[in-house]
This record gives sequence, C-alpha cells and structure tokens, in this order.
Amino acid sequence: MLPYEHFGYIGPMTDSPNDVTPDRLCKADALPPSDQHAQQYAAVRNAHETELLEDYVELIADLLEHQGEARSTDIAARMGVSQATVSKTVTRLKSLGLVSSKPYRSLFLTEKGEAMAAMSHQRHAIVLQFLRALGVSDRTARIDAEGMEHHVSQETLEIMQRYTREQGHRDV
Amino acid sequence: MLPYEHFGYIGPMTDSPNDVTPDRLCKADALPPSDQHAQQYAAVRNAHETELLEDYVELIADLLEHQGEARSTDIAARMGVSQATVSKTVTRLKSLGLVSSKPYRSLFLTEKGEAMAAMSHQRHAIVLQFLRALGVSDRTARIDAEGMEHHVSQETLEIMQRYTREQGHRDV
DNA sequence: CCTACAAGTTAACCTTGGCTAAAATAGTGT
DNA sequence: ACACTATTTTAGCCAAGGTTAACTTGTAGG
Repeated sequence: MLPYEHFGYIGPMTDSPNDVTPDRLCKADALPPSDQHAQQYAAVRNAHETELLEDYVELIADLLEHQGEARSTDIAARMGVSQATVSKTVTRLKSLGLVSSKPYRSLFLTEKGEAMAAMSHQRHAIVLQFLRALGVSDRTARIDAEGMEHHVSQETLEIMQRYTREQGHRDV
Repeated sequence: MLPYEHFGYIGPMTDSPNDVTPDRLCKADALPPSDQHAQQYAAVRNAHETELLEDYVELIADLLEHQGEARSTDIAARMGVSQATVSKTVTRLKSLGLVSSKPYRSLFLTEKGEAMAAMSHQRHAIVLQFLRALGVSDRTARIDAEGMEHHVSQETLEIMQRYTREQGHRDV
C-alpha cells in the first residue's frame, strides 16, 4: 500500500562527488527557525483547502468549453469519484458562490468561478508546458502538473514561464 | 479569503506571440479521455494520503538528527499545529509502523519510518535545489518545495536532478 | 400518456486533520 | 518527598472528502 516500499529509488545524490553548491547544501540541512518552518507548512495546508475547489472549477470550465455543458456524471467520471461526492462538492461550490445551477440541471460558473478557473487553467498550463520543456514525458507531465499546480508560487510560475519560452526558442 | 481574488496575475501567456510548440499547445487544450483523466486525479488523491505522514517522518528524522530527540512540542511548533493534533497523528504513525515510542516519551522512527524519511528527505532536497538552481529565491523555494515534493514523480525528479547538476557546473 | 432508465440528490456512515479543554504523567527544585 | 510546571494524552467537537444505498427527477420510446 504505502508507495515508498518498492524503491530502488534514485541512486546518486548522497554519493555524487560533484554535488551542487556545497555551502547552500549545508544551509539546506540545518533546520529553519520554528516560526518560519511553521509558515511553510501553513502555506501548504492553505493550498490544500482550495485545491479541490480549483480542480472542480477548472474541470467545469473545460467541460463547458469543450462539450458545451458540464453534467455531474462527466465530472464524476473524469474525477474518478462517485456522483454523490460530486453532488456534495458542488453544493459547497455553490455556497461559495463559484458555481450556479438549478437542481437536476447542468452546471455553470459564476463570474467569481470563471476568474478562479481562468487563473487555475493558466497556472496549470504554465506548469505543464514547463515540465514538457524540461523534457518530462507527456503522460508524466500531466500527472505531475495536476498535483504541482496548486503549490507553485507566483514567483516560481514566472520563472517557469520564462524558462519555457527560452527553451521554446532554442529547440523548436 | 479565497486567494485568487486579488490577482493582477501573470500577464503574458495568452497574448505572447512567440509561444511554445504550438501543436503541443493544441493538444494540451483538448480534454484527455475520461479514464486517463480520472487516473491523474486519483494519483493526486493518492499522494495526499501519504503527504502528511511523510512530512511527519521527515520532520522527526530532522529533529532526531539536529537536536538528538523528537518531542511532540517541537513538532507542534514547527508544524504550526496544536499538540493534540500531533498526538493524534503520531498515534496513526505508530499504528502504521512508522514511528515507535513509549507513552510520554520522545519519538523514534522504525526502520520503515527511516526508509520513508530518507526517501522523503531526498526528494525534498532535490526539489529544493532544483528550484534554487532555476533562480527561485530561497524563501519561496522552501515554501514551494514543501508543497511540491509529494507530487513530483520519479521521472521528473531525475530530470530535476540532472538540471541542477548541470546548472551547478555552469555557474558555481 | 406513461413507463423505464439515466442522471441527480439525500441520508447515513467512515476517516483524516484540525481545534479546545481537561486529565494524566514526567521532571525539577526546594 | 512533594509540589509545581511543562509535556503528553484523552475526550469531544467540527468540516472536508470519500463511500453505498435509497429516493427523486428528467427525458425518451413505445
């Protein structure tokens, strides 16, 4: 079950003699001050709260664009989750003012929801393209992007975007 | 509250004419087949399950190494969480055979726990160093790494590691 | 028209990860 | 040895994100 059990993992890194920036490495090894450390974890917890919501609005926007409507069956199928779960989450999305719909009918995004979807989509695209520009395979890039997108800061996003652009100029 | 509300976000990306690999972009815009899509989300949900556990064992290992012992107070302070929460999570870690301790005593890692910690630590280090090599500031890199580490596949990790190494040779 | 099936909702339950407040234990100082 | 303080645990609460099973509603077909 626990995925770390089958691991012949990564190999170098401890024993590679030409390791990276040795003094930085030392710093990385020291524990940061408690309060700063706590803020890091808080940031992650924070991201977790909106993650699912973002995934939903993003998916709803995609479905609306590509299929004309967003039914909960499709969402359930695409998320790999039961319809009951979708129903419950959608209720929450509605109460947050991100989604609107009449009962038993297709879903729509409010303005707020569209803003969130747009932002989410953009972030997703940047991360995905960046990974591909790095040389990651399509399939893996998709999976990783899905997980990473919610944890990439503005600053890093901009850097990724720049990298992708440069890379694009170089080898396309 | 919802963090996407204050956004003058990223700027280019839609309107940049020198965009990346146009045919790939098109593909990215189409929806993947449902079942594959579902697998992506499943992978993320899966990662979520072990995330917190990994953070705990990683932190415990760090504390053991740098302070000689791992008390729940320290964990609580570093995680930015109440001691009661730590206590409950530790119970779970014990039941999973990752951590051992006698009641009211300091914590230790089992072999399984150490394996997990080692793997987690390695992954964390790779991601952190990669971000810094990319040019992300230290503070941001730490935060992003904390969130990203659990969502980066083996394949991507190796690529990141390679990139960091090359980058290190070039500009150190 | 009305019936059958697909789609959506509701109810009841579970686990995780938070919290506070209160009780139990360990360690320390006099 | 005893009492005080700091640490740990327990109990009881909450919300989120899942599940199944049962119930409603919409929509086609005959």
